[in-house]
Amino acid sequence: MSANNLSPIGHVILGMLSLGIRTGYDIKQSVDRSTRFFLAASYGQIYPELKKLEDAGLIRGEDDPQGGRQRRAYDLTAEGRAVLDGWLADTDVSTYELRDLALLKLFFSDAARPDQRAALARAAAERHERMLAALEEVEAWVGDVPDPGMRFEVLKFGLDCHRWYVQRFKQMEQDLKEDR
Amino acid sequence: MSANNLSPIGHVILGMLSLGIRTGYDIKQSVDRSTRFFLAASYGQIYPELKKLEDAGLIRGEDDPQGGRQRRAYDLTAEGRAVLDGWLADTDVSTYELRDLALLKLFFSDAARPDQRAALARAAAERHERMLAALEEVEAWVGDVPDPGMRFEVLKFGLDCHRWYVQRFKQMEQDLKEDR
DNA sequence: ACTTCCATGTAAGTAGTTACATGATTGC
DNA sequence: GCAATCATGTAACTACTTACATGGAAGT
Repeated sequence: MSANNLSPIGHVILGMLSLGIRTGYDIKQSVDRSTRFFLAASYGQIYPELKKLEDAGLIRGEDDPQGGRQRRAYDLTAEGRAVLDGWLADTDVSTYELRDLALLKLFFSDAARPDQRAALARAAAERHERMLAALEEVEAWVGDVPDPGMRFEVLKFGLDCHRWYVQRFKQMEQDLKEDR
Repeated sequence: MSANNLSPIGHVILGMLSLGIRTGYDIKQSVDRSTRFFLAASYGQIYPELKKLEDAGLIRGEDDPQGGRQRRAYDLTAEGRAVLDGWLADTDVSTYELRDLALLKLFFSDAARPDQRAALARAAAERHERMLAALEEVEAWVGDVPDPGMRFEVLKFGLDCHRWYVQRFKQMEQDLKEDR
């Protein structure tokens, strides 16, 4: 039981259901406002995964149309809850994967002109300013939620992280402007 | 010309060739010591991409066996150099994609016991200590290279970044230990 | 002799994105 | 009436990983 061969998306779904989010559509909305900053998910992953989890008995779905509009709402089963708890109790957090075109370009930018290098660092700083703005929108939006708990802790982590990136890329920009 | 529909891996290859690295094997070695921290690449991507780039005329390959051991060495063509320069001159650095299981678990960990939450933050801090150690190895190894330029700047950025992560995850661990 | 490293490549599988199709409801 | 939103789903594609096959060279 609870052999953890579930994909990250599977765990996202279990987690979202544990927060009371019940449909594929709502899961996608929530992901786009929260986990996408550290784990994205598309409809093409979510809907097939919901079926898979139901087949595995980790979630239970029932048709729940709103008027004539079709809708399927899901709930965690006891097994699903156990799998989620087991996953959270496991401190294996080795997966940290980054794909960053700014660092890649900067890495190879000895071949570019000095002003181009500084422009890349500047563009990277602006990128994180935009991410910061997106997170600050979430922050304002979250103000209402009663006791956001760990979700809020992770949001604060994200805000601090992107603030660090902005400051560090700006520093790099200055450094690149100074020497030659 | 230089319509930039090249994959990130294509640009990694052009960049590595611009640094004087000439074979698929050496590209893989270099990637594993450098860009993998912000852009990974496997043999299954590198070798087919080398063929694609040669067909497109951006690189030129020649058989260059060492003794009886087969080997194919590549060089940038003028077009390849132009594509690389154009890519570096373009300040579009919008791609920043993160997959982080630590933040994902922490996000959903209201469902877990307080000590488990702190353990997750601790495990994340340790993860970045390991990454830091890996980067410090690279740093020692790079000491020899004459004027490592932007490669060194990006390495320093990575060191600072993971130091920040270690400190911030430790702070989170303490915060989680304190309240309740 | 054995192991590690140099070196190239591919097949099969998994993961993920994008774009589309469909249709009801709500708000202007 | 029209646009936006709610809602589900899939097909086609692209990307990526893993594991394997092959074999020479170098070091111990």
